[in-house]
Amino acid sequence: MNIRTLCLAILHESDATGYEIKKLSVEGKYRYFAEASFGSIYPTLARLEQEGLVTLREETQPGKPSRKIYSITDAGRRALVEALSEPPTPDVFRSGFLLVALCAELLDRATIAAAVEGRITHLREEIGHLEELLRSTNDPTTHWAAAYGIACMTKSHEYLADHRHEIEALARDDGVVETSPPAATFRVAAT
Amino acid sequence: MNIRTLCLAILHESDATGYEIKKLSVEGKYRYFAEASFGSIYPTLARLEQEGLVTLREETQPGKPSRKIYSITDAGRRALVEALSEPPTPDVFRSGFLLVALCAELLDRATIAAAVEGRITHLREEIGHLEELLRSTNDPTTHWAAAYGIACMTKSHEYLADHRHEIEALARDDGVVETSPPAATFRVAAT
DNA sequence: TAGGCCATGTAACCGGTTACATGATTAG
DNA sequence: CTAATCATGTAACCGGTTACATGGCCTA
Repeated sequence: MNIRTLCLAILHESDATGYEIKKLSVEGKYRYFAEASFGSIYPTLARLEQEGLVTLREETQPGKPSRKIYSITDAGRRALVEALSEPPTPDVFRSGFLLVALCAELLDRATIAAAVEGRITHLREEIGHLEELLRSTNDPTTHWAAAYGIACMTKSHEYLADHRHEIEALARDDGVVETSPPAATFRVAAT
Repeated sequence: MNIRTLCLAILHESDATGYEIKKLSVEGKYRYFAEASFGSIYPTLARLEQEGLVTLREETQPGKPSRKIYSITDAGRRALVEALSEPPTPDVFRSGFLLVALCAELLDRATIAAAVEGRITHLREEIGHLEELLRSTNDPTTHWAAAYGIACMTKSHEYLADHRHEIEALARDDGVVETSPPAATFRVAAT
């Protein structure tokens, strides 16, 4: 998914500034399509305007930088439909965590546990966001997409919680020494 | 995940040529980390060799182009561990399908149904590949990763199959005209 | 008063893809 | 006889990120 289509899709839902589009594509409900930065959004918006796919009105607000509010045009809506009509590129899943898991024998248990922990936290946050989205929207398509995401991520979270001990047990085992309590036992008795 | 780490991870498992690495990263079990092309793999391998992280032996086989078989070195293994030890970048999920779903009101039912169909087929294939991988490997980390993938994708598949009618029902409804047969009925009678 | 938020934009850079170049072998 | 597979590599290109430039307002 390129920035172009992303911008059109967002503007199809409602008018927005470049700044708002960036927020939506990083934190908002459009973050599953392409992660855009200012350096890509602003030039894209400018090109879209040249091509007549969007229009803009400038709003000068006293004491604040003026904002350019973009709106999609009919031509833009047509271009969006065209882009969405060709078979979507297969969904992409790229996991840094999974590579850590695959190389578990190379790493110590703490590193793996940290990676698992990070992934679990991330999933929990993501599910939280989607549940919030579900509560706050009336749009049926958003509702459907959010529910789908929640179902998948909940399963992922559940599986990880249930099976994390297995992958953690496969760590490079040179930390075994730590399982047998050191002199501490005696020290406790001594204090 | 960059091509560099990907190459090291693959070579950590076994020696390979650039050609083989490409296959593994596109079709094989390493396809969830980075999709690499020849244009990125060959230069990466050359650089890795210069840096002493891998070594290569050349094998001239009669009637076939000679192959350069790469092996990871101790330094390479250390570099890999280092790369894997820093907290993994959060998993990325990018869905062309989900954007189609979000924009369902813009599209006709057939387009959405095709997108759903494509996604279901893709999930089924993916699950099939992972099940095959599960059967054919003894490596416990591969086993764990494959089982995790199967669990997530099965849930995704199941949810889609159960709820596809909902999103398909949200399509732009101007295709209804097509349900009433056109003049063709008369033409058939005339012939 | 430091840092974060709003708001827009440019320029350098970079990781990666696409297309090209080459060529023998084998399967359909 | 064509297409795919094996096998390596280069050069042009491109989409996108990072860093830079600017600046006022608001909150901790």
